[in-house]
Amino acid sequence: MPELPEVETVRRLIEPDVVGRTVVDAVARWQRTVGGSAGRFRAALVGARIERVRRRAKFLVFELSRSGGCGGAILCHLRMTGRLYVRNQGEAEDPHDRALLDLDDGRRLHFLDVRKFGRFEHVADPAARLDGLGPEPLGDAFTAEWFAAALKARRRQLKPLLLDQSFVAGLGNIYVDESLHRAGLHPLTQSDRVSTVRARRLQTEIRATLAEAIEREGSSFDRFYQTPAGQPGGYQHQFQVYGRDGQPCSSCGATIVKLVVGQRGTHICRRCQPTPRPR
DNA sequence: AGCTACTCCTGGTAGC
DNA sequence: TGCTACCAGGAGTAGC
Repeated sequence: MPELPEVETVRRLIEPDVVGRTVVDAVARWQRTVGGSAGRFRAALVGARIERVRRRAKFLVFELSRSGGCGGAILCHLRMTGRLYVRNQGEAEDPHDRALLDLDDGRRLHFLDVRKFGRFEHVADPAARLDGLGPEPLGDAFTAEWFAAALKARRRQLKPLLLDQSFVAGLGNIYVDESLHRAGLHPLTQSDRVSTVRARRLQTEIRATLAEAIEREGSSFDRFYQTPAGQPGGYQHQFQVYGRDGQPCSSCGATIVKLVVGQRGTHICRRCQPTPRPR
C-alpha cells in the first residue's frame, strides 16, 4: 500500500505532466472518491490552473489558482490501491478509474482506485485539513531529541503509535515493520519504556528506511502499487521482515513470524526484536 | 489517555 | 470445476 516513499515517487513523476496546466474538464466516476457530487467536483476544478504538486505525509496536494481568486487545492490520498497516471485524451479508460481531469494540452490525469478507499477531492483550505498531522519523518522537525521526548511523553505500543499520523506523518504498515526490525524493537514495546539510545536508533532507522525506499521508487509487493510510469518499485527486494513470515531473518537466521498488532499484520524476528517485559 | 471494534470496498484465494 | 466465505488494510469514528 502506498506510504510516504510511494507517494513521493508518484509526486515526482506526475509533477512535470500537470504543473502549469489548466483543467478543462473534471469527471467523477465515484462520488465518495471526490467527497461530494460530480457536479460540484467539476464546477470547483474547471478553469483552475495547477501551480504545484507537493506532498504532506501520504497526501498529495495539487495547489490551484484561478483568475479572480484562490483556487484551493486537490487533496489526493492513495490509501490502499490508489494510482495516478497520465494518458492522452481519447485513450481508453480503466474500469477502476474514479476521477479524471482533462488538461489544456490534450492530456488526461487519471485517478484509479480498485478498492475505492482513496480520495481525490477539491478543498478550499488544504491547510485546515492537514492541520492535525505530526511532523514529516524526513523533515527538520523530526529530530532524535524530539522523537525520544515524544516517545517518553506517550504510553502506547510502538506500532500503533508510529502508525498514528498525528504522531508522525507518513509511515504505514510496511515501513513501521521494517524500521522496528532495524532498530531491534518489538512492536508491542510501550513507548515510554524505550531508552533514549534506542529511540535515537529508531529515529535514524526510520529516516534511513524511508530514504532508501524513495531511492528505489517505493515497494511493489503486490499488483497494486506501480509508479505513474507503469513501473514497479524496487524496495520490496530490500524487505527484512515485511511479508517474509516463515523465512529466515537475514541478520540472525531465526524464522520471521507474523502477528497481529492493533488489527494490522505485523512481521518480526523474535530474536532481533525481543518481547517486552509485561507490566 | 489508550485500546478495541467497526466501517468503507474489491479482488484474490482458501476451503470445500 | 465452481461455489462461497473470508481476508487485507489506512483512517475515521464510536464506545469503553
